[in-house]
Amino acid sequence: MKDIIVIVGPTGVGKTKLSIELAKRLDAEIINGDSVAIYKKLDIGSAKPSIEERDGVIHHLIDIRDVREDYSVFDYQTDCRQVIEDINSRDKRIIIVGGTGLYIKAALYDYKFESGTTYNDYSNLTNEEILDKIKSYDVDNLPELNNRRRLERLLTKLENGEEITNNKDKLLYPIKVIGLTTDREYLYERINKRVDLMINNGLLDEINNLKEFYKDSRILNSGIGYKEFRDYLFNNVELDKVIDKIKLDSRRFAKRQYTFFNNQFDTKWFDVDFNNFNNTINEVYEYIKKEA
RNA sequence: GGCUUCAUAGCUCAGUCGGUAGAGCAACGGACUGAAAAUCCGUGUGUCGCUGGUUCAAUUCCCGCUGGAGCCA
Repeated sequence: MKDIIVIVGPTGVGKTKLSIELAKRLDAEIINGDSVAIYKKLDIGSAKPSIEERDGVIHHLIDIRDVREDYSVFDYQTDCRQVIEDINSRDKRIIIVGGTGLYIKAALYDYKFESGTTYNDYSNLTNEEILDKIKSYDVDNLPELNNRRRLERLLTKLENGEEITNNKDKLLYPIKVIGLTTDREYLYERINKRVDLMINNGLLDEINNLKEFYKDSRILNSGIGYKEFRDYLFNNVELDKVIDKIKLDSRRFAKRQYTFFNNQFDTKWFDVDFNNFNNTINEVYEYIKKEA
């Protein structure tokens, strides 16, 4: 099996564009590695590539869920591995692109999940009490005391007898991780402009069409570019404030993505040439061919 | 022109009865195995506007200057 090309990087560096151009040169199919593009109707805010932009390249794991449905790492792991097998059986190359580090990592490394998510009710316990219970199980890598979400998750697994594994370094497929990057300040500028562009391209219409789903959609209340509109739709907050918040959240997200891709993957970084994107494509293409 | 007032971190500001300074936000670094565009942890980054004076010691008190705000002419 040839190396799976994994394209990562912060939001707004040009991952999508690169992936499509590379796919054409390598006769590859693309697997989306973005937790928001999974959902239908979340088009503009997720910067999902349009049909035209996809330019005939086959894309997998886009538009596979309704906004009222939940999706998780486990679902992605299952779906992604299945698609990998499928594409592989047809002898085509595989490119995974996206900014959701954990999804990509869980699919390609030997992360273990048992099927079916369970949520034990710990609402009557304080964080300290949960942490104490966890400690009685002798696990290393304890969550932070204030990280309620992870505390509950871990204790649930322990109490339900699920296996706690640490296979973060065990790869299941041959991969080559390409990271796109640029000067931090410039990236932030691009992100800000991109948010303005989304507004110009009709993000508001997209949001208004989704308004009725906010009350029972997890993704609309957690995805950047969507969650910020709650205040606009239901609390009369001005649009300008919402836009600024989206920019801020996006910038902070980009920073976290750097942390993840720098430390969780063996990433080969490429500085993007925005004046002549072809240079970047060529550079990455040569790198892939050289090591093939 | 006269009087009053302000000037401290990237921003908004607090503070030091004289011993070279914090808070929030931003920023930066990190963690990451079922919400991950989520959740959480850590870090103060500074000619205290400029100049001179008093003092063992001035960001703090005093003179002057510059810039902003307000009031009176």
